[in-house]
Amino acid sequence: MKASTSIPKVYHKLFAANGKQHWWPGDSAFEIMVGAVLTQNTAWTNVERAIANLIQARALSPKAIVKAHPRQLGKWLRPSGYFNIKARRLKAMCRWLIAQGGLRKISKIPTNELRRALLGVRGIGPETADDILLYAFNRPVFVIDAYTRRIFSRLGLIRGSEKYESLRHKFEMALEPDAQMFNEFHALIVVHGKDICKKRPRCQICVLASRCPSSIDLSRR
DNA sequence: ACCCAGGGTCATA
DNA sequence: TATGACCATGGG
Repeated sequence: MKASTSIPKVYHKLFAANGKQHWWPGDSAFEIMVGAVLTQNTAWTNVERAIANLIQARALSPKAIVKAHPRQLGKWLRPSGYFNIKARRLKAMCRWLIAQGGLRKISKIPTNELRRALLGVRGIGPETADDILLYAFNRPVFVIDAYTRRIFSRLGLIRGSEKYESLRHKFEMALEPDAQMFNEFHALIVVHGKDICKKRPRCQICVLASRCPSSIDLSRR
């Protein structure tokens, strides 16, 4: 299929169709960081419950999470799935955060250096690191997720099997480095991505409609 | 009863 | 370098 669109055009179309998304849900940078770990391969509704448990237990702070017993932390995280692994990941992230001198200090670290530091924390991979950079620290970093691959490979703009860094570079080169815009774009991609079925290359219904029925048509203009 | 969700790590070839 | 198993709950 021929690409009759482009990365910036997709953004403008998604924004025109869906408007502002008001992301990331979370009242503080730290809550956003916690959410970024908890939402790994997990529906956000489940993450909200886990975060609500932490808040109710007054445990939504680096110190409280570091001090919590793994069993207790796992109990609070249970609704978000993978609770044993995520308990360890949150502890690792909080230990790192405290060792760095807290959010105030961390927020002054240059983006590339901060990215490398985040990737050094056990349980923080490329996407989680970029979620944190973009949504918690307002850095102009483009987040690549499964929906990004799905949507843009269907549009013929990427293959979809590229490595994470390769795709991130491609998107960042195609756009102005505007954190607010990257924020909206990724949010729109996730919201729109939910309307697109996962079946490859296309399910029968999508073939007949020449696109996924419940999604807007991003392929033309 | 399946499939999927706002991934990452580790072992294996 | 590139797949596959594993982690685990909750909604459709």
